[in-house]
Amino acid sequence: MSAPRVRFAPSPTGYLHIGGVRAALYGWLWAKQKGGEFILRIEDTDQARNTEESVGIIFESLRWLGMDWDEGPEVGGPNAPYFQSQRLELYREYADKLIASGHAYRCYAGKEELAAARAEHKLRTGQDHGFRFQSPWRERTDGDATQKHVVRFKAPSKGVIAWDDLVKGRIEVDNATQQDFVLMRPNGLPLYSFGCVVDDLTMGVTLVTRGDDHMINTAPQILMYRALGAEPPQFAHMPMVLGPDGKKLSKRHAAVSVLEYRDMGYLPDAVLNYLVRLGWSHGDQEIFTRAELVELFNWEHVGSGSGRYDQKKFLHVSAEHLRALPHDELAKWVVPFLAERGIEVTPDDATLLAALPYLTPRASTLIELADAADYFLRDAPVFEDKARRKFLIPENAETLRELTRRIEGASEFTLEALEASVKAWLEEADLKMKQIAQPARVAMSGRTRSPGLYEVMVVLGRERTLERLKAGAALAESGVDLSA
RNA sequence: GGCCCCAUCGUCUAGCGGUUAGGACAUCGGCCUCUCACGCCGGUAACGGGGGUUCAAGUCCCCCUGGGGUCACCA
Repeated sequence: MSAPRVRFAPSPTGYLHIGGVRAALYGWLWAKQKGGEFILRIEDTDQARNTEESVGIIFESLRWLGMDWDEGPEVGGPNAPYFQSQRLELYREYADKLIASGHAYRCYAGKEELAAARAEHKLRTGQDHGFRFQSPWRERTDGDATQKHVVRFKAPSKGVIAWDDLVKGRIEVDNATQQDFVLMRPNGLPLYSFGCVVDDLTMGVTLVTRGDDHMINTAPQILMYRALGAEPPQFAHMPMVLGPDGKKLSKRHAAVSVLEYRDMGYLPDAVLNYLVRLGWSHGDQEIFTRAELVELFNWEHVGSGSGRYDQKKFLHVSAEHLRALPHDELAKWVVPFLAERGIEVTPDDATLLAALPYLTPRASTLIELADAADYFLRDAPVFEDKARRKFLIPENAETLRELTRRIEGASEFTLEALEASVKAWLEEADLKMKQIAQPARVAMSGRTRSPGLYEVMVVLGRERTLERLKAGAALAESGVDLSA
């Protein structure tokens, strides 16, 4: 098999859905692995729903995910243009071909006529669904092509259409279930299914990957390919991602837009990992780098059942990727999230870099990471009210002062030296670590939860550690009741 | 309702005729411990039901049940 040409054809209707991306992702991985091409095409033939802004969102989403396209908008390619709205001439041409060859016909039945037929169907059957329009124009050729009309495909009613789906196996659909679907609207815009076929055909697409909610479109499309005298591409219909309740994943279940995940502090590689692993497996391996995904992906291990979105697992995958990332790189990712909380630092900030090793085991997202880094990077910690009231109290003032003296007296400012110094004091004074840890922690971080005491000290450095301990002691002594 | 797809722990899954049915997340114990995490050790937990085929079925076939999708001049 020659190198695959895979396309992703989202429609610009708002945001890029994580489920749609997943289907595209498998195609992207496949193209990468096989040295093929990944083609981006914008399906903007629904004037009522498309917005220009959405097109930008698609680009931004894919770029953030690192899913680069070999052909498509902005990068160009031999099959330009890549917006359906700019390929109208082509659809017209192919529709005419089908009419000329007797595979399609002009139908002058208006919407009113259709609605009437539909109403009649409901009256007769008592059902809304299952309506199939029998156009009176099917066998007529006496219509006036200058008059308003749609182009309908003359669907066969006998026979079976079948294909070997890369994930579902052999699928057969009885032609008796087909109807004369519309190819072209009166305004000259094609319908999705037709535009899709014309584009895939003219662009030389060899593999179509999509959610299995599109499976219903495949048989009609194969019919169109055949009518056009062409061989259909391969199809891969992936099971969709469902919400935790088993329904189609939607906004009420979870964030569904790619950019939301960016904003929530996920790493793109983590998103890729989670999405791919949800429905595909490689033995017991759970965590994959991007390169591994490209190398290992195969269709055989794409599961055929739909998967449910699991936020907890996603967070776990995110955490794993956070921890696996070299700290200098990780720093680049956190900086924008720090800026969001008013902390302006550069990725080479020494304090940030020093803190990261102690922070990553405690964070699952970049937002959590930024939060955990907060007090290291401010001039003074922002005290949690409860923490301050519980631990920075008069009876802890002396403890903090003595701790300050011991830290000042440490031979070096290293984890070992600091620990030795504090241990010696505890022994002398017959104190337990428990008794001093929380007051010290709150004094230095403003919080009751942080990395180890000595770790915090080392990251802060001698000056700032002493400064904070002294300030904490003073605060404790003043015994100010903040709740008053 | 018609058509299409699907079915192993709560969730994602491994399994491709012979397994004490494995892993991960979650969950529950315990260890570690200056807090919170991380880490480590251990536990609970699954083949939807019924028929076949076979010496042998989670694995193959059929039916049922259940779930999902889709039935547009949307994509």
